[in-house]
Amino acid sequence: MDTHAVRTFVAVAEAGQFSAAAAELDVSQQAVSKRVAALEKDLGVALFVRTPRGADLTVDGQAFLPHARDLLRAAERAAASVRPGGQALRVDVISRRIAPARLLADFHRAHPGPPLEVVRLFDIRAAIEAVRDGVVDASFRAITRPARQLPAGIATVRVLDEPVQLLTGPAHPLAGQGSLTPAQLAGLPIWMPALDPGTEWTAFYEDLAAAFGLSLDVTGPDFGTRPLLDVIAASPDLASLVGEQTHLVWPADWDLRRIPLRDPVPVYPHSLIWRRDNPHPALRALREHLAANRLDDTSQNIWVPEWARR
Amino acid sequence: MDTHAVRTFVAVAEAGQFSAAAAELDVSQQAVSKRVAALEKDLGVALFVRTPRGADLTVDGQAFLPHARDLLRAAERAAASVRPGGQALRVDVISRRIAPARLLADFHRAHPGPPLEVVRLFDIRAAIEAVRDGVVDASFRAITRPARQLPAGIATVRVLDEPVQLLTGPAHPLAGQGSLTPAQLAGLPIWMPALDPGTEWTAFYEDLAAAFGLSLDVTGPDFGTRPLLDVIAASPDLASLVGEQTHLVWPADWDLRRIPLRDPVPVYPHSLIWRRDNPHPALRALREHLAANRLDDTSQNIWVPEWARR
DNA sequence: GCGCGTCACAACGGGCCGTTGTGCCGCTAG
DNA sequence: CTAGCGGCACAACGGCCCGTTGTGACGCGC
Repeated sequence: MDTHAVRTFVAVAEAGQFSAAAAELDVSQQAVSKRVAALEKDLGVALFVRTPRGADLTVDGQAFLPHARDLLRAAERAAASVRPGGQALRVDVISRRIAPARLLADFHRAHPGPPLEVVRLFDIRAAIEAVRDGVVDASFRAITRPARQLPAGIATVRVLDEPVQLLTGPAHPLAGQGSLTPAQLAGLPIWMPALDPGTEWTAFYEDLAAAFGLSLDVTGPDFGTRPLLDVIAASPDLASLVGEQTHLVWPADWDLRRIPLRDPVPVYPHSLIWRRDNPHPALRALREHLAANRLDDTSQNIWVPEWARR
Repeated sequence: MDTHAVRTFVAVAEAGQFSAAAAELDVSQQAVSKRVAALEKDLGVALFVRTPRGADLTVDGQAFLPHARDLLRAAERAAASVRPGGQALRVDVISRRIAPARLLADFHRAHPGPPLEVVRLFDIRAAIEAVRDGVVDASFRAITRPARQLPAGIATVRVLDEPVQLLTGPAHPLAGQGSLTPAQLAGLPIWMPALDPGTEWTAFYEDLAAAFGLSLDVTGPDFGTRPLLDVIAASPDLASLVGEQTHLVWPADWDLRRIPLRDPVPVYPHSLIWRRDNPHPALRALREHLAANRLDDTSQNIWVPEWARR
């Protein structure tokens, strides 16, 4: 089934006859006849009853018609999604399961109008280039360099400080703790196999480990979150670190624990990055939405890497 | 853009490399390469960055992917809508803008699960044949013959008595009336150009006209409701008849009037028709929904054609 | 440096697609 | 009754697109 045939079918259904549809589509009547015949053969049912005055939809044709229109709309949306200068707002996030993705989902609920396209770039460097080049409209990242080292015209604002938590299985010695200080984790093996070297998030966790003497273990390939959770759940000594808002699901009997850290609270500093001269209306709406919905607990004693201190 | 290319794109995106996708689709790697290249050319953007270890989605590719999946789902639904023995419930109605269509919309809201397909057949005769042959699962029609003349195995139940109203423009002599009796309409020109001869709804209006001495005018071709409303709105003497629940919209300044009829209330008797041995679960649900939601005012003095009296 | 795995380019054959030409059918006017 | 007309389908033909096989370029790892 291809969109040509479906478009032809819709044209015939609307025109009520093959030849008028052919004129509208600027092909011969015979071509329309063949396209429709091919579609009917493909679907295995007759879509029209041919009459001396045109063509009427069969019951199957009537049932198919709205779905055919859906299909064409979907094709149009798909094409529009990559059309240069498209109206969708493209935003880069580190991961679809962590806090910025939630902020975006909130924003989309609050402003359902403009289409939103969420993409993933490799790291802060790629994100800044993409924003500069207009490939994406905005990016949620942790900024590792001072503002003066950013390309001209690029603006950033810290939008969310997300607390980091310890993730353990039930057999881990710290599993029963209601909360912990980062200092209590000194020497503890922390397994984070998904850390790509050179990225800003790896820099964050490396700095965190260095500041509090954690033993960061990045060995092993990244097979995704599910195998990671599997290992953590079963291990009596391995633990991991996750953002407080990171969306994780696991079978109930794995019994994983998320333990908050306090005094200080290590927070991952998410910033929004955008180009000042980007006129996209939804970008302004996004910035206003984020500004209006900031809910950091500034009373807390927090820790961020040295590069994120002002 | 055809579904083959889109399906290939999704396969490559999921597999992460062209050759694996080729194996999965059971075509050569070169064919996959060409399909993707053609799609990229068609869209005007690169969807993948080719690497020595496979292919990574570009930002455009990431944006396109969910729309591509939508497109394939739409294609699948479209194909399923005409698959013999499909799970959708097919129901015939006289018109999409009158009462039974509303009943169906209510039912669909109450039972969003099973897909519903609304089709239009010509008249009660075609509807009974379609129900008998399994082409549709049910039909909303006025039954013009006694039950014993129906084919064996066909069941019917009266589900809605819909009052008929007078429709006039503001200049019509009766425009100011709050309600009227059918007898008051005697001799009045009633224009209903959409009445196809031989159909059960034409029989209804002809019987109504004969019973109360209306002057039914069916001249002129049917150009649709909009031109009809246009003429009625501007005419100082033409009026028309419409079902109480018929969905009509017109520009505010046309100022059309819908005038209820009383003593007796002429009602159009909608029945549901189905085949007793049709095992479709949604058909049972529909019948139960209709039985539970009957709201006829039996206290009223109603009029129906002779063939609809029990 | 060599082998391996990746994807792209080239050449070829078949089939599908659209075109023109033609036939059949039902309606309608004379 | 017949001729004309408007509607769609079938047939033949040419071009092009599609998929295949064969080959090359490129990066990585042993």
